[in-house]
Amino acid sequence: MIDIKLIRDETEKVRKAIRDKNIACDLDRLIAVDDRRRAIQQEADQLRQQSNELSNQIGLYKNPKGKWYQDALAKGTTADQLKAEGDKIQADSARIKQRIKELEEEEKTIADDFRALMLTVPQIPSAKTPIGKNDTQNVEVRRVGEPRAFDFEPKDHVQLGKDLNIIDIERGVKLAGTRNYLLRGAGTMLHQAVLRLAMDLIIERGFEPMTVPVVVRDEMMYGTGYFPGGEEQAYRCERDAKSLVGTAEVSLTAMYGDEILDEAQLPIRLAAVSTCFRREAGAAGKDTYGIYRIHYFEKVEQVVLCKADEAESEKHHHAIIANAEAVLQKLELPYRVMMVCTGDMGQGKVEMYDIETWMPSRKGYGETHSASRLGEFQARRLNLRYRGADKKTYFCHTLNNTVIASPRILIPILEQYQNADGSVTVPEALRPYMGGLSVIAAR
RNA sequence: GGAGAGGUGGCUGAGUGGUUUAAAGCGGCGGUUUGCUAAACCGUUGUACGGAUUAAUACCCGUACCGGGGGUUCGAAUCCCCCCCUCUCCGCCA
Repeated sequence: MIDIKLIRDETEKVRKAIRDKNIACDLDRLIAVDDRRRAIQQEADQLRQQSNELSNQIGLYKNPKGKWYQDALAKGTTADQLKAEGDKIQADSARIKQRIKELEEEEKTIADDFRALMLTVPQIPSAKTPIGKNDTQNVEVRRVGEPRAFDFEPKDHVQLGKDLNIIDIERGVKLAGTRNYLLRGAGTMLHQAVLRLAMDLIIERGFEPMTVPVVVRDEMMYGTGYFPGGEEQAYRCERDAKSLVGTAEVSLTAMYGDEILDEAQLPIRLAAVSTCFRREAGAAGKDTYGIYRIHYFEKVEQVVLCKADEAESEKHHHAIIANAEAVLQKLELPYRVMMVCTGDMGQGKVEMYDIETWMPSRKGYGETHSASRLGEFQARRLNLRYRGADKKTYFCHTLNNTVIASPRILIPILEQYQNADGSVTVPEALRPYMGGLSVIAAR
């Protein structure tokens, strides 16, 4: 959500953002609804003021315990006279109350419209963000490491996983349907090792390790911007009005919602490993092979809540990207950093980078990380604020990025580290987490 | 899942229908005093929206807010209904 004042004052900028991001949002209607909303509020507030004044007067005439009433009696006014006067004012009051009631009814429907429309307004992308329709127009920022040249015919991760008996897709599908899998033995160890490596690195870099709920109230899904729009992508628990999160970002970002933090507490840097659940509705037929696009996975996520300051926010953005790159460098995996264009970045983002890791079987880079800077978009929805040194309240800026997501990251690891004999060398950085195991071989 | 007790400002806590703004204390902020600190004393105190006026998100005016939503009433923190949450006991359970 962005500031309605900004929408009114800088309408053209917002209009451009809607176009560039290709988002369905009726600004003219929003502004018309807001006009009406303001008019109603003004009239209703005035009438409420009158009504409050009349009520206080009636109170004087009708409250025998009151001092004013006692004084009036002492001056010789009779109880009947007081009652008659009170009744007269009450009649006036009734007329005003009737009009207030009408206004309140309209206020309610207009407020609902207003809220619904506000939720569709996009965040304005940064000036640096390339304008484009979809991911083909994302811009490469840098490339690190060289894809390996094989002197034998390499297998893909599905074949490796099967031959080494560490990934069992068939039984995963038997248990839970398409896009499910089992990891076993060294596969599970590798998966856990990667998560531990990422967690240790992010803790070392000053992030607080967290354990957070993965089933959250719908409110948090709206607050972080996944709803409205992403309902089909989430597993929803209808009976409880809750949803399974697709990322720990939701819980980490929303945890301070409805609070006013102290500026001195900021930045707050949090990291959590959690299971992520995604329905992948609308992705039918896309990336169906292997464990690239699946219904559940584990992810270490980093979240930063900072001051409402563009420069500071940008600094943290670069830092969380560097954190993710550090993990890939430890794993010695080749990757590239992409700046995501307007059409691919999503409603709430100010700026967004994806990191794509080289995956031999795809003969290309596949997305493994996504780093977003959202300005106050989520904070407004979550009512997540802080008190500045000047004692005023501001909405925080929020950022998030993957540290590592597994088993997707196992695709490049298995494929890049495979040997001619069908075994897979364990990356140096993971060996301490695997009891020193250096090679995964068929048994 | 069953029974009961609760939810009041940054915090503690009073307040069961009406005397302008929710008592009081703590904390915070400002000040006086002071070699410095502390103590004492005085003053001050939230959020959101709107209006008026602006250099201003300062000052002023109004409205709403006592977990959330509805209702009763001329008038609700207070009475009624629904929901959420917390605590206690019981049951179940990793």
